[in-house]
Amino acid sequence: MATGRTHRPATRSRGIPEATVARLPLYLRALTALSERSVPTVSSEELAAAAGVNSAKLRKDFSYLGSYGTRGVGYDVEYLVYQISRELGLTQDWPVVIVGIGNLGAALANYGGFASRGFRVAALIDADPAMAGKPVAGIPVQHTDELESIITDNGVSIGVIATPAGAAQQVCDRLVAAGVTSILNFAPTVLSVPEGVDVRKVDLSIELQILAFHEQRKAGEEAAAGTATAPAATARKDSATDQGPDGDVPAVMPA
Amino acid sequence: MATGRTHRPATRSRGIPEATVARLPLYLRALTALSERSVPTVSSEELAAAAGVNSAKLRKDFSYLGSYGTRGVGYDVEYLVYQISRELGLTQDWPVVIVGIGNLGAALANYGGFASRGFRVAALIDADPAMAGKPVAGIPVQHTDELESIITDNGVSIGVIATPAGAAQQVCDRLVAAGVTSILNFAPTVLSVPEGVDVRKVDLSIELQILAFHEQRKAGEEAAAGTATAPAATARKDSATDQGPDGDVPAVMPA
DNA sequence: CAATCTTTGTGCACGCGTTCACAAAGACAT
DNA sequence: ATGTCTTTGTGAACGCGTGCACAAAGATTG
Repeated sequence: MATGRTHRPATRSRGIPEATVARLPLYLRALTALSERSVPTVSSEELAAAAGVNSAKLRKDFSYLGSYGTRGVGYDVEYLVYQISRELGLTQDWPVVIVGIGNLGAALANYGGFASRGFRVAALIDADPAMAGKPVAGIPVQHTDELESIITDNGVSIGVIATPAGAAQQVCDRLVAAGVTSILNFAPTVLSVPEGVDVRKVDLSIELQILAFHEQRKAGEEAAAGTATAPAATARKDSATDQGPDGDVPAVMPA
Repeated sequence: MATGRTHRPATRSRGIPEATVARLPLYLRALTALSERSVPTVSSEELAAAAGVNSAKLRKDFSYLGSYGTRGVGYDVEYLVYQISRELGLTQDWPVVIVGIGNLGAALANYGGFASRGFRVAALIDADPAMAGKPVAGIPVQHTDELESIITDNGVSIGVIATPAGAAQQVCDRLVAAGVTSILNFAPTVLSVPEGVDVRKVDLSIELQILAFHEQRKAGEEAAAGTATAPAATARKDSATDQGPDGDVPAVMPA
């Protein structure tokens, strides 16, 4: 994936492994879809397939949260939605600021996924004075000068950086100094932050490079093997059970 | 991080661990910066600091590529840039198509990081007939009907999906059927693909939820500990050596 | 109430990734 | 040429995450 997960040395927060935390949003999404279809209960097998993971892994993940299932039946969808939401802290309101309203920043401001789960775009901030006052996604852009007061006045603890690489560290420092303790970084730079501040990064270029590596390897194997093994590649992988997150993970990883 | 890395069961491709592959782009970026400043050589310690990783990890990563360093001196910057680029397959041209030219798709099309490293936006594709012909980032948008011929004619093997979640699987199937074997997915859905196709996903919402989890935990600890431990949080973590990728994958992780 | 069947929760083993710590290698000075 | 100093490359130990396989728990049926 394109996102990288980045945080400290994986201090197992309250007994819940980092890898499990990274999968909870995946389960939550699948459960929400079931909930909208008014499905009352779901087995670990079904839910695992919907989330694209192994069923044993899913059960172990849920075991860290508690015993929320019923043997012989499965999990109560609504109850599980609530428990995971609570565990992830989505039952409360999280005001978020986006800094750097270029193409990407504007896209993020318009992204519906933000508002859907307790996240509220409290403000859009840009260094360009010409942008000030112009509404993006219905929210007027404010100048960087206001950054500190915006953070303080709205009690913002999560900041999104979508500036050019050169400005990212400076913006990061100001966000942290103003009280932000979690940062989602889209700028292609390594951010240096004080102890206690979480940084996760999303780097599109890195994701593409990783794909290119595998693509190159595939091309090399193909050439080496000739046409002999080509037909074997037609076998369909219908089981989506071996797809990773990394959150993969992914395109997002710990900074 | 916001990206997740998702691919098959980590079949150690040609002896290079998946975790190492995910870090190579990070090293490459740091090395490129050094190269532009005409720095001739760099030690594992310095480069590790620039890339935000542990120096032992960096040396082990490089050892998988070969012995490119000189003991007592360090690594030759230019040589290492070339070796990593070659390993990642960036010495060749990778035509890429972006499907779904909404806010995010347009932002991706304008993203400079794509063109910088061997990636070339071969086409922009959207299902909206009204978009057809309109230029985005200097490239005219083409209708979905043309998808198959575009893939074939340009020899595209990497596709980027930036459509709404509902259309993602269908688009994915068509891309794969047309010959695409690597997909970067920005739609919040689990994609099902045949064996041999790599999928990496970038999910902004998931990254935010992971941050919220840690944020909530921090708030809980703070409340529990009272003001006693508050001053300790002012200790600066200048060493960026313990920042993870994966990252965190990254926000990007294996699908 | 007993038997059967389904599905959870988890003990255990395995493998990957990280980190330490040091020997080997080479540069450099004398 | 010898010795010293720096830095790489890696062997080995450790810890986390994954997946298997099964016992325990509860539903359901007769």
